[in-house]
Amino acid sequence: MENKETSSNFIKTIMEEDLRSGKRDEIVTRFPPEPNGYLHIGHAKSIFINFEMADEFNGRTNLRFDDTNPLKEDQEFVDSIKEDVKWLGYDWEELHFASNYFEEMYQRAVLLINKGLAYVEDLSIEEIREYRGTLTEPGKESPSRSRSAEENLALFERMKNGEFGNGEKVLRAKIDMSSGNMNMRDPVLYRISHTAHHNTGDTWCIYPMYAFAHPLEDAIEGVTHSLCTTEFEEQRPLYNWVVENTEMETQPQQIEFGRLNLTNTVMSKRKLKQLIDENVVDGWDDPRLPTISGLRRGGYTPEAIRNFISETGVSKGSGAVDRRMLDHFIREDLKLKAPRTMSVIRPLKVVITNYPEGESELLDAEVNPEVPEMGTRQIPFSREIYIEQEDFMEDPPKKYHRLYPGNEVRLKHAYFIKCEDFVKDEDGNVVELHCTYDPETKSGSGFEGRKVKGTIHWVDAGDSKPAQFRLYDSLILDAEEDEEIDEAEEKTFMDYVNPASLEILDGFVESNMAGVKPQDKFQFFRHGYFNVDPKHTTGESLVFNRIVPLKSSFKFKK
RNA sequence: AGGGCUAUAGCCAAGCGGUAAGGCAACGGGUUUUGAUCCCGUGAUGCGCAGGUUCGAAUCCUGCUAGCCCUGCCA
Repeated sequence: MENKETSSNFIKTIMEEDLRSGKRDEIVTRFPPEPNGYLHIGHAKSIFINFEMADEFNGRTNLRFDDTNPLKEDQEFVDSIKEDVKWLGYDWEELHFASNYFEEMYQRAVLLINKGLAYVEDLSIEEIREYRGTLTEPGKESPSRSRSAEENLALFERMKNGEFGNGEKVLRAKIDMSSGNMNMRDPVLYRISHTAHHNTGDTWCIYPMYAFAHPLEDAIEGVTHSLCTTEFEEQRPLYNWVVENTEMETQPQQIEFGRLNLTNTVMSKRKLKQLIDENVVDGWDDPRLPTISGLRRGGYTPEAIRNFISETGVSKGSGAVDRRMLDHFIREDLKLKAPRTMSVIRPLKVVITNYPEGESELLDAEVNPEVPEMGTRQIPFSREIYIEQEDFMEDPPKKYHRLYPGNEVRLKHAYFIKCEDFVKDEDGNVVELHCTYDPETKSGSGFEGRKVKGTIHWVDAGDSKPAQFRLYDSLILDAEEDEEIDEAEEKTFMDYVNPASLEILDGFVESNMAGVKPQDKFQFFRHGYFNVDPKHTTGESLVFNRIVPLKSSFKFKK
């Protein structure tokens, strides 16, 4: 597990070659989130790649907060991000804040001005946009472009000293207004923002833009391979321009990989926020969300997430991975870890008419048949039990291996029972079953007299514990997935939210579940994997989240 | 006068001139006191399309086509 090699990918190939050729003598990466929101599984991919690739070559990885925009950033997010990275199982070598480099960045900007490669812009935001041109037409040069270095220096200093209001001036790189790459049309390097910063307070009123700051941050830290997603691909020439012209000693190399997309969910911050703001979900940690906190609360494990990302690969492609692949990895991880136990989610009372009234017995049950070392537990059995409503049908289809009038099944860990009769209420719903049991068929007795087609789960009616079950399903319906709009009908992703993405039911668990703790994980027999919800579980009430159902090849024929 | 990137099975993905890995899904079959797990088996005469180079091409060349990204004082 620890030293499991990641499979071949293009980034690894580049690193190997860089080491082999002597271009680099170590691998240094960084995970550079902006502390302006919660992490999601897409970030987990970036975390995974940065840490695992460096680890592969005995390199190191820093956690660096890219906090260059005080308007959006907050301490709350630096805390949650650190927590999420640790939870995923990674330890950063060094912890940094881009904001700690503001002075150095300022000096590098001064250097560019002195070299005649940057100038203070007088144009308004609208004018800058106009002058920039379009995708198919070149831009035109600003009048400010010809200012002398001395004048630019003085102006830039006055910007820093707070002599101008927000938006009045900006520092621009002098590159090429006619470039086919929009990023090279004299990109803005510094803007004025009279805003307190979560880390630097009001020390600064000018803040560097990503395109200027990021390459400097990487170079300052000695990052060798600056890994980011493909939408930054076109920034690479600018990234290199900054590193070279600011005369940074180390020259990091930017490499872009394809974002992780998942079917049946949304990943963009805007959409996640909308779902939360409109109370479609329960907050950033709602188990239906692909946020790290949501996955965690929903019972996913770091191991499952890492294995999923690993198996999903690193490439420049931009497709969406089938959500069911994630499901596979959590099942695989929990298979040997989670104790088996029984719960009845939609209870149907069963009276075992030939079982003596007032008596009960304790039955031995293995905790995990695949892991004998996990031991056994004892479960109470008596005359009245609950079974699952869907495990009885008055008029069943072919190959229905459960209870129906006259049919016999095994109660897991207990006896064979045979359905003799059933009771309906005035609405025609089956509300109670009358069955008989065969004492000779006790579980573990080695009884071979006759076979039975099905085994169903149950809990004792008198000696069990009430519990709430939250059954989650895809947040977004199949057809449209993450599509922005269905143009013709003007639909947005909100129109494809699954109305049945959460079903809350009250049932029962084995009485021995009394001591469970938040985040404990179990496999409820024949239902799936569940964890104890950390948000709604109290001393009084037990709430279980369904992490993922068991696979099933059962299909009603009829 | 646009620029950049990507195309290998339903999905993800390896492959780097020597004759198409792997995972998910799906579908068969076996085992099973979970319709689970586990085990076994099934999928491209084919790598977006069309040409070309070569003894040999998913890999190299040319030309198309499709998809994604780029005109924030966001990152």
